[in-house]
Amino acid sequence: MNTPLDTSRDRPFSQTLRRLKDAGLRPTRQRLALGKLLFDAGDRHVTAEQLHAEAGSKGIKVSLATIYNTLNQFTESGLMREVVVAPGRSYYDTNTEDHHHFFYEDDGSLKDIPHDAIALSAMPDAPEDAEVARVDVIVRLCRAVDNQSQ
Amino acid sequence: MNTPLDTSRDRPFSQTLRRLKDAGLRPTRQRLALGKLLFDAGDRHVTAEQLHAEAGSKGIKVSLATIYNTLNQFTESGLMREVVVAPGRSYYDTNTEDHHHFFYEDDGSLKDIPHDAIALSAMPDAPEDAEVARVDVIVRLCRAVDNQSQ
DNA sequence: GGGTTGTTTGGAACAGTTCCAAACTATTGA
DNA sequence: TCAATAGTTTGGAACTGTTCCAAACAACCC
Repeated sequence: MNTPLDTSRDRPFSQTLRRLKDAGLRPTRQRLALGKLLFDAGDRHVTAEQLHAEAGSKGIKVSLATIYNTLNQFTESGLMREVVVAPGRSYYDTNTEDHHHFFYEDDGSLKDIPHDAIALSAMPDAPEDAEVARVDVIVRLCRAVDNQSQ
Repeated sequence: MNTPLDTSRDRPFSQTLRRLKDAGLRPTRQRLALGKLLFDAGDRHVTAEQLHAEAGSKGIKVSLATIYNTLNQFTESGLMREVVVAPGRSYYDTNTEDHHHFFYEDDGSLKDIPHDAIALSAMPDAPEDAEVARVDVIVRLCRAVDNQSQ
């Protein structure tokens, strides 16, 4: 009952399906399920372990190795981005636009900084024979202990 | 033959000795040697493995565990700073001033960005109940492939 | 359907870091 | 100067996060 071009009432997986196809990745059960978790809920920041736990808790059976494979493939094909904020674990971000991050040191969570809320006024020249691949700004936050002092 | 207050011709270790004392760390053979490597050569960025190799190649016998202990203690007492740029390894920086970094993705090396070469014009408000602990800017560089195109 | 190729999987392997208990060393005070 | 004490170092085991591997499996194409 859908016209062929109707995208307004996609079946559950078609958004992810499209992304996978465009990226040249086979739409397997695992990739579809993980893609749905990742892309259907707005901007997300996950570690491999977190995603694995989340999938498990929703009854999706995926091995940890596949989680790593998938996150890396998604990143390589530009569907996600890696964010380096803490030693010892990698975060993956579903927002691939040019943007920066708040990092809560207390609980290890990440939050996008609205694009227009930050700007670099002076940019250093890249040294000779090198070019800027990307600029990352990380604003590290800690829980305010006391709002009254000062 | 030195006057007690003469600091102009320090013995080899006295600069590091002073730092250790001020930080409340016992000036052991290992800490003095590592401190000398780290602080006598201007601003440095090292990983534990690198420092271990460097010490080894200079005939300083220190275990890797001690390298880690020392870098962590130096960092806790404000003598150094940790810089997070790549997943899987920690860099330690002898420059504790407020500054940012170039990171060469090709060879994993770090370089300070001159303090006045970069500036954040707009700073996002920290969310309620959190405060900014630090802002890190990392300019990721890759080797320019070709200077002629464009 | 059947062959081909790409994917998933559990477990082993790895890298970087921390932990541990025993040996050692700087410091302190008598 | 020496002994007692408290802090430090050490090798190796343990741990964490990630990658590798070969076998089983699933998607794709004709």
